Amino acid sequence: MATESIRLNASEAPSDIFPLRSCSLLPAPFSAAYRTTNRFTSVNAARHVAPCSAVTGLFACPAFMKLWSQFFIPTLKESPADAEIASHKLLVRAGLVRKLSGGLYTYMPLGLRVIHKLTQMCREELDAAGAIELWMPHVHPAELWQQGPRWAAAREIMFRADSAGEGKRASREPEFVLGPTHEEVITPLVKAEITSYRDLPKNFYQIATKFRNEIRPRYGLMRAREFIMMDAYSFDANDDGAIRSYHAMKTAYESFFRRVGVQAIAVEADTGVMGGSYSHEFMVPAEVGDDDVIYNEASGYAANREKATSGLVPADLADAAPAGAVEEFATPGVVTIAALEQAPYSVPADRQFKTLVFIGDGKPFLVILRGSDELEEAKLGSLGFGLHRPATPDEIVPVLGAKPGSLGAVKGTIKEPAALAGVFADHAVRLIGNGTTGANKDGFHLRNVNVTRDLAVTKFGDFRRVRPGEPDVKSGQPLQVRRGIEVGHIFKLGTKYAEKFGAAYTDGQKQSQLMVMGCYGIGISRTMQAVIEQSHDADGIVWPWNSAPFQVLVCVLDPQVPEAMEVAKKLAAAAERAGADVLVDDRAERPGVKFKDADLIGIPLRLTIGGKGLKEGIIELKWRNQKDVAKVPLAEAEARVAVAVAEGSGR
RNA sequence: CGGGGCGUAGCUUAGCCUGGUAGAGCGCUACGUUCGGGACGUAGAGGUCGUGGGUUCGAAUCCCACCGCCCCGACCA
Repeated sequence: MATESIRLNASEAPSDIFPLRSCSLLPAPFSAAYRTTNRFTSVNAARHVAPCSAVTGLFACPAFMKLWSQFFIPTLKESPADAEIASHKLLVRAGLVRKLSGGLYTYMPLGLRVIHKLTQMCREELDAAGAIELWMPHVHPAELWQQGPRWAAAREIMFRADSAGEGKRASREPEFVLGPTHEEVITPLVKAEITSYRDLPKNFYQIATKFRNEIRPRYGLMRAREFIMMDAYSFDANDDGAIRSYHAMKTAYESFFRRVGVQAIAVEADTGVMGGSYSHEFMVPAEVGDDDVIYNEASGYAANREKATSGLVPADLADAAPAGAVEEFATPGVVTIAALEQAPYSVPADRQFKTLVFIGDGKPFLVILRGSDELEEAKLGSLGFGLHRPATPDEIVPVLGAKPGSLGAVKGTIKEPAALAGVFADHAVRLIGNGTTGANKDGFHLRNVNVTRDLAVTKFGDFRRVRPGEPDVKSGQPLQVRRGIEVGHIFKLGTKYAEKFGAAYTDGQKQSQLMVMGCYGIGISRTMQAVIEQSHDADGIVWPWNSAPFQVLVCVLDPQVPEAMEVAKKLAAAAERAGADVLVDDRAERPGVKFKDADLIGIPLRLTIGGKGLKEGIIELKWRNQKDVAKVPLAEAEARVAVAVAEGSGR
C-alpha cells in the first residue's frame, strides 16, 4: 500500500538531475522527506510553470517547511585555513560544501539545494530555447577520444578510469577515461541516430558532473577537479542554422544568469582547444576572477584578454622604406631586450624585434613581436598547430645557429630555414619599420632591419597581448581591463567534429552533408560560488531570491514557547502558499547565535518571532539585503508575508 | 609542471629558532546561572604532532625522503 502511494509521488515529483534516484526503494516514512527535498524544483519555478497551489494541493500544508533542528547546516564561526577568498570561506562557513581533497567537494544539504535551484532554472531556460535534455555516460572508452581531434591536448587534463584491480597490470595507455566534456560521445551518437535534414536542427544537453584533472585546483568550487556543468551540443544543417542556434543559446544564457541573479557579461573569447570559429564567454565581474576582460564601455566592446585586439596598428599603415643597409654590430653578453636598451646600444624596446621559437606539432616555427610587446600565447591557436610549446635552447641552436638572446628572422641569417614551419610576425612589428634584431650569431645584433625588405615573414597576424589604454578598434577610446569569473561559454564549432566522426545527413537533394555543430557550457557549481562572490557582505552570503536554498527563514527565538511555534508554522505555511521555500529555525540556541547564522547563510527574507514581540502582538520582517526591520502586527502577518514573498520573487 | 609557503584534537592555532610534561580558543558532553546580535561558571571527553627513515640517552622541535594542502605562474566552466 505504502509502496503504491510512494510510486505515485515519485511520478508526480519533478524530474531530478539524478534520474535513478527512484523513490520506490524508500521506506514509507521517507516519502515525505523525498517530497520535501524535491518540491522546490517547481516552487522556485512558480512563475514559469504550474502555480504552487497545484503542487501543495497534493499534500497537506505545511508539509514542506524544514525545521533547522532536523536539517543539517553545520556553520562555522571561523574560516577554514585553506580558504583565501570570500566566496570560498562562505561556502564552507555557511555549511554549503565540505572538502574531500583538493578540488573535490561534497555538496552539503544546503549547498545541494542551491545546485538544484540553479540546475532547474538552467533546465527551464534551455527547454524554453528548444534544447532537449539527455544523459550520457561519464566513463568514456579512451578509443573514442583517440579518434577525436583533440586527444593529444585534452588527455593532459583527463582522468583515466582503468581497472584498479591488482591482478591487472596497468596498461600504458588508458582504456577508459572520465569525461571532461562530451563532444566525443554526442557526435557519434548523433551520427548514428540522425541521417536526414528533416531531423535537424537538434540541440542536446545534460546537466551533470565533469571530470578534469586540473593542474591546479583553486578557490573551492571555482576550479575543481570534479564539477557540475550544463553542456549542450547543437547540430544544424548549415552555417546559418548553426548561427541561429548559437544566438538562441546566447539568449538562453542571458535569461538564465538574469534569473539566477548574477551579473554575467558576454565577452568575445578565444576558442582554445575546442577549436571552432567563434565564441563568447559569460563573465561575472570579480576581482578574484581568473580572466582579464578587455572592454570599452562606450562601444560595448568586451573580449577575453586571450582574444582581445586593439586599434594600435592603423589599418592604413604604410610600410616604412628601408633606412639603410643592414649592419651587424657586436653585443657581447647582451641576451635580453632590456640589456639592449641600455647604453652603449640604447635601442628602445619598441624599436627591437623579439624572436620567439616554438615547436608546433614537432616542427619549429618563429614568432616575431616588438621588443616591448608580450606574446598572447593563446593567439598562436590560429596558426593551426594541434600542439605547440616553447622550444628549448637545444632545439633552437641547430635551426637558427645561435642561442636565445641573439635570434632574429632576417633572411639569410637563419641556419636551416627549410626546417621551419613558418615565421609569423605580429602586425605591430610594422610600426617599427626599421629596427634591431638578433643576428643568429651569438653576441651580435643587426640594425637597419626593414620589416618588408629583410624579415623572412611567412604571415602577419595578431599575436600580441593587448594593453589597457590602447585604442578600441570600434570607438578609438582607450580600452580598460577588469577581472572576471568565467561561468559560461558558447562556441560555434563548425564541422570539425562532424568531419572526424562522420556526422553527416542527407539533404533535400539527396546529397550527403556534414552537420554544423555548436557547443555550450555553464559551470553550475562555479556559478554558485560566483553568485556568492558577487553577493555577500561582512556578515555572510546575501542570496538572490531565485538561487537561495530557502527564500524565507522563520527565526523562532523562543521555540520552547508553544504559541511562538504555532505562529511560526502559520507564517511558514503562508510563505509556502505564496511560493517560497521555508526554513524554520527552531533550535534551542540563544538569539545571537540564530541571528549570526541567519546572516551567514543569507536567506533573503527573515521573519523573527520572539517572546518580546509576541507580547506586543508583532513579528518582525527583515530583508537580508536591507538594514531596517519592519514590525508587523500578528493579525496582518500572514498577508504581509504573502506580499513580501511576491515582492521577493519579482511578482 | 616550475617557484614560494604550510601540515599539532572536528575547526582556528601556540609550542619548533635554542631537543626534555603537547597547551589554548571555538565546537562537543554533563550540570548550573543566563537568554533580542556568536553568554558565563564548573566538570569532562577528544592528539599515530602528515608518513617513513636518520641524528640523539631523549625528537612536534634538528636532518633526509615521500605524501598532502594552500598561494603565484601556464590551462579551463
